[in-house]
Amino acid sequence: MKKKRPSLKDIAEVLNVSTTTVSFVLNGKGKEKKISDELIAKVEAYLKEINYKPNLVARSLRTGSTRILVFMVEDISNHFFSKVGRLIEDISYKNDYRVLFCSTENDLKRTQDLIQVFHERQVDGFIIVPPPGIQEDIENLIESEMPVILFDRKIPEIDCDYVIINNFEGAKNSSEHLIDSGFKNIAFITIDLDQVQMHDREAGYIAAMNEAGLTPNILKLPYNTSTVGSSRETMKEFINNSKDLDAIFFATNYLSQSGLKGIHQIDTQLIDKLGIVSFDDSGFFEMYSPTISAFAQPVEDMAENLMRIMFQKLKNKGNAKPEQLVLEGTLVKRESSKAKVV
Amino acid sequence: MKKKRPSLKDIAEVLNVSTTTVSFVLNGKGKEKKISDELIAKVEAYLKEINYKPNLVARSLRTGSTRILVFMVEDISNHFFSKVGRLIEDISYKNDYRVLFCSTENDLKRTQDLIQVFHERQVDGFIIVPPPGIQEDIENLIESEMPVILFDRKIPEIDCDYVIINNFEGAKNSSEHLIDSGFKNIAFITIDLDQVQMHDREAGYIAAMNEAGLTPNILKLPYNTSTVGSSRETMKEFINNSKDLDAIFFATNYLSQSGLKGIHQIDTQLIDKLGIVSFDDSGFFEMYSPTISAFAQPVEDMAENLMRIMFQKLKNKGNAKPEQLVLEGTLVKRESSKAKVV
DNA sequence: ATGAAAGCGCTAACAT
DNA sequence: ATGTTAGCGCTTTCAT
Repeated sequence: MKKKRPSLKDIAEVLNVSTTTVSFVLNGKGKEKKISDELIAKVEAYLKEINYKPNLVARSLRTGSTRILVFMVEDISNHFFSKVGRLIEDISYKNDYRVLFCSTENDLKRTQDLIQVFHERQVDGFIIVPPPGIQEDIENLIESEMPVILFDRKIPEIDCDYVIINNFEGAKNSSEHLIDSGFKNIAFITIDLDQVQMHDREAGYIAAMNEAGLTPNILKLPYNTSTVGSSRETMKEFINNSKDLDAIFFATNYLSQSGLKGIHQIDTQLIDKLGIVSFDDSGFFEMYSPTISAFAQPVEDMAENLMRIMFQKLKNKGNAKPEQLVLEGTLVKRESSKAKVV
Repeated sequence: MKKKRPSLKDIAEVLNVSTTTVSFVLNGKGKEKKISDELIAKVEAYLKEINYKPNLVARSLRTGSTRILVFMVEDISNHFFSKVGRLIEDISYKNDYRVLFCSTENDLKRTQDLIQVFHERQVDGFIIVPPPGIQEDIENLIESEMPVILFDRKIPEIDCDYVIINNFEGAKNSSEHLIDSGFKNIAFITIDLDQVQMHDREAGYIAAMNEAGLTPNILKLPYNTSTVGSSRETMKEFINNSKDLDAIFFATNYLSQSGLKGIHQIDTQLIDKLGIVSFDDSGFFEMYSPTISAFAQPVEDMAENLMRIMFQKLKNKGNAKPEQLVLEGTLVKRESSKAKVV
């Protein structure tokens, strides 16, 4: 009744060969180890016959490698992260690595927990979008020789590998695009989060406004996942109170989505009077009416670089000095930022 | 330089105790195994001091259990699946299980591969939304005593545990709601997929239409993730050619999303003339303008039942006859299905 | 060309 | 109350 899964030893016994032989054949090292063709054939036939599945836990214990990578982002259902994730998965797959996805929700406790879980389970590397406060845990990870690459945002205090984009330029370009479309009272709606990428986006917006001789108008929402509704109310108030407001630049795609909902709630027609650009693209933006312009990050480029660095670290066993990449994104112009006909 | 992670043995040596003692303390069995309080304290202090992290790969090899569950759905970024996933994760966490999420994309090859990967890695159980053709692999899994629960859809040929909803009733209710709102020419847009849940939704729609003396009007799109664009063109043609069409009932939330985009492309105002209901809710629907009505599945209920059954199977080591649950959903009425003022 | 055997880090039955 | 030790299933060095 209890059909325990056959082990290498069981197979060796049945075939009257040693476990060594079976192991070599299993790992395709038969030729290399000069095992006779007929024996190889015999073993392979049997492995296939019983549909043998090696116990990878045992293999990992022995080899010290799980061939598992972890991709830990703020929210894997976010268009940007899932897109990069998918690309990373493909590249990993071709190199015989699997990748595990998880969402930190930008929550420190949760992230620490995830890092711990995967570290204990001996994964081979981490790609992490670091939430605030995670610095020490990241340092510990690196300390213990674990390959770690930061993504989307860096931690200035740590000198480690990262792949990010030029947030300042992206925000500046986006703002300038709205200005070029003739908008004058452009607001910037962002999150009150002490992280570099947010500061840079804000700075980019302010720079563009100043250069154009326009007055910045900024709303900083408290960062708190649990009160999405209340922050939308704040947005609505802000929009209502901003005199002559004619355009909004949102600092993230989820802010835009919440904002669009708020705009719709204020007045069904309001969206047609406002210029909108969002930082970070989203599948939603193409579908919305009007379609929403967005500053898109170079996902393929990011994924490729991330994996190039990762494989390098996996080989070099953690010497080599950190690679720190700052890539450029592209502004995708859609209906929402077109000049309004007066 | 190379700071190998300390093992239980290393710790035992440093403290001049046996590995057993350390192991017992580590696993909180100190009291139970009558280890003196002072020794327990001493060991615990040291474990904390060096920030010891046990090698869970070794533990799993020894115990035969990884305390990992896999939640394998069509697309984890889909609102419905991610919501259930999150609930499952919470419940698992409280019971000291971790859950790994992955997307099958309803692709047979990919799913087989994922099953194999996780099976080899000795996960403790699977919750699977089965893609077409996966029957045999599921049977093998169950055969090998792996706890498996089907979710969202069943495979009629296999007598195993599953948790699904009453698709027929859900589709019938949704259709009736449109009929009650005064719509007469209600189309049903679905996927041409030979799976029970799709057949049931179609049947529910047809039943409602027939009972109301209305004529069904069905569009079946080919199932093929790679040609989303072309299927939208088909939808647009269908909508244009359906004389006097005044409402659409979409069979899935992603069809709705694509459909809404198509409707927007045909004519910006068209959406205001059509009644819309979608099967499966989505965060998008609350945000769209107008907000979209949807037949929502009882996510909490599903998650709780899924985990109740899973834990039971984990304990019983696979005897017990299969539990087969069919739950009811709820129609969430929003703007899109309101009677149109003429 | 093939096999014996050590050992990865942990748990737990058994011994003392 | 604490220690000794046998494995879990696999890889790989060394021996033959």
